[in-house]
Amino acid sequence: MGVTTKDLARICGVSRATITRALYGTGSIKEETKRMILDTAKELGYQPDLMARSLVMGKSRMIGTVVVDLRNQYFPKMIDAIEKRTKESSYMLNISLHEDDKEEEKRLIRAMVGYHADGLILNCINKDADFEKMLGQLGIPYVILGYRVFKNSHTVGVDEYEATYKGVNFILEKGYKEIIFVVPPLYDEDGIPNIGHADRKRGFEDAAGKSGCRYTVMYGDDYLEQALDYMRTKAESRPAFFCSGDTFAGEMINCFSKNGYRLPDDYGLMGYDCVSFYQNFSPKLTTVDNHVEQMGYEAANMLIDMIEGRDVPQNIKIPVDIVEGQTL
Amino acid sequence: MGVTTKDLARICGVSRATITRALYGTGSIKEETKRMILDTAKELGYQPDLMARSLVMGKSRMIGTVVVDLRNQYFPKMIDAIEKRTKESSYMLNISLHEDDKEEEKRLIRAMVGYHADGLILNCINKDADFEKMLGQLGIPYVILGYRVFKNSHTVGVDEYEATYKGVNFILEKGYKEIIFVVPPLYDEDGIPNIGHADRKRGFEDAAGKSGCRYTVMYGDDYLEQALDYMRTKAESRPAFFCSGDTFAGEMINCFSKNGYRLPDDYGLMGYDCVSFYQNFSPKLTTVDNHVEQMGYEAANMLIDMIEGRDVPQNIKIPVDIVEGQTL
DNA sequence: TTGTAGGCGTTATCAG
DNA sequence: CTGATAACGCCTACAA
Repeated sequence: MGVTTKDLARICGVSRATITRALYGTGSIKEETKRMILDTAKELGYQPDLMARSLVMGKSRMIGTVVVDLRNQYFPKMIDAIEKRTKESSYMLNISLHEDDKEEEKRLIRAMVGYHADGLILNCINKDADFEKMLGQLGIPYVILGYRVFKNSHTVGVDEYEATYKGVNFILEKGYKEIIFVVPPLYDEDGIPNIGHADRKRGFEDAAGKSGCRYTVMYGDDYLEQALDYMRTKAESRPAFFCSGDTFAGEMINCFSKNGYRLPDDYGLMGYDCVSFYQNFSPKLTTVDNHVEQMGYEAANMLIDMIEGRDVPQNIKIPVDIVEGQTL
Repeated sequence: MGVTTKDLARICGVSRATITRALYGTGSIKEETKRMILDTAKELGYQPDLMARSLVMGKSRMIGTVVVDLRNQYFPKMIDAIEKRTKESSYMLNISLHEDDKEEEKRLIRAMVGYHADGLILNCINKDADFEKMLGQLGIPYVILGYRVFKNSHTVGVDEYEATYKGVNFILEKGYKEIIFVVPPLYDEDGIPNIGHADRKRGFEDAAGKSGCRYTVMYGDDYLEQALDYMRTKAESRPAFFCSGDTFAGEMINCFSKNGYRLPDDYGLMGYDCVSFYQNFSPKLTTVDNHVEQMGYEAANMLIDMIEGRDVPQNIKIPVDIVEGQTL
């Protein structure tokens, strides 16, 4: 690859050890030779081979992150924040995408270890014991994003239960007497529960049940039809729909508006995720802000602490906030 | 770091060379010892050290990409596509973000080279001759995204000129008699022109000028006020606004709707970029689809061809399309 | 079929 | 202050 210390040594007429001393100020060296070496290094455009360095140091100052994809704003926002934190400590961030493929996720994690990543930030879709064991054997620290998948892993996430609990109470305070919670399927194709949405649902049911209001939960891909049907045949008062994701909420606005239902006169709507997009659009969506940037930042922070040998809590919960828009 | 070939050699009672032969099928080896070695390798969870391998091979099967950030959907979409292509040839993609910081961009590029990236995909903000020289000295191939910054670099982009030209004609066909082109500043703070937007503007002016319609260009951060002012005092007919970016178009819809202007009865609107978001929302935005996924895919494809020593064209232009929505 | 030796570019240790 | 020498984990001759 380009110029090496060996080349420099030959050209400057000194040993490789002296070159190192000049470049990194370790040990003592004559000011004159140092200057000479630095000058020629600069002139020849010497760039250290970070791989070779990592090989001998056992550290790479590289942090790996493996997430599903960048399709909606969730991970892009989070990664921007992770990036900010890693940059502060001059780590390089290596992002890769598993595209919802479990084997690919494992491959990527192994590759990251193979490239000597000092630590990993993961959005893992594998949830079985084998995978947990694999993580444990990695030999480097890792932080899981979102919610607690494994008891013994470090996690940064939001308290989904509390979040929906809060959300329901916010809706009730606005005077609504019936609430429909809209969630995607609670189980993946392979029957493993989607912990996040399941927690949200529990929070919803507990809060709604406790209040004595009328409530129901709506699952499935045809939720738009279900929701329309609800409006036409089941609603007793002006209902509020609480969508477990801003994207669903966006689709509902669209669909309902086409069917002549006006917001917030005919129904109320609350989202979840606070995807910036819907915040710039009118009507501005009332939603649960789960502070993805903060999550990313804290995850990176936690990981760096672990890499550098500092004590960290095992779990960090990011508190959520309700962002009031014009849809309730 | 975990188990090495050295460990395996010791445990299996053979030399390191034999281990390599067993693992990668080079040279001949007794079936029995091979099986034995593979079994213990699996049992002990041997993972090759990719850095060490890269060091000796001079190739890393890693492609680096340096882009500004992941804030809007432009780069996330493109990166998803890049990722798809790199995965097809089993390269690992290393994404990093320069956050609009010129020095950081250089640092990251150097770091990628330091990590033995086999090639780079860049969204570069540095545009001076020094930077071009630096790129030339990298020793690895690279592809620039967007538009042709440097004559001698390989580029994948869209023909911005033709795109706006097409856009204008589309607007005219809809019967509009006056068109306002809305662009961000054409020069960066340091006085270097933003080539993409400049090309778009030229395309706009040429097409509009040729048609003999009434037209003007609107710059600056206060474009919303300028646009409102135009509506109130200057418009002679129902004008069409052609925004050099869907985001601007989104903001215009919002602002105009608050001021009582209805779409498309009071004005027409055309965007640029085809950010999916606006495509799911109503009114669906009529916009120029510059096919960012295709751009990403082609860029990765071109780079891989270069890495693997195949001939490639120096420039690839992705054709644009007009996506008809409900705003014209 | 297998083992030995050398090198990739770096850093660390120990002599000189 | 400086120079050998060894090591990190891997691969590729070449020799046995």
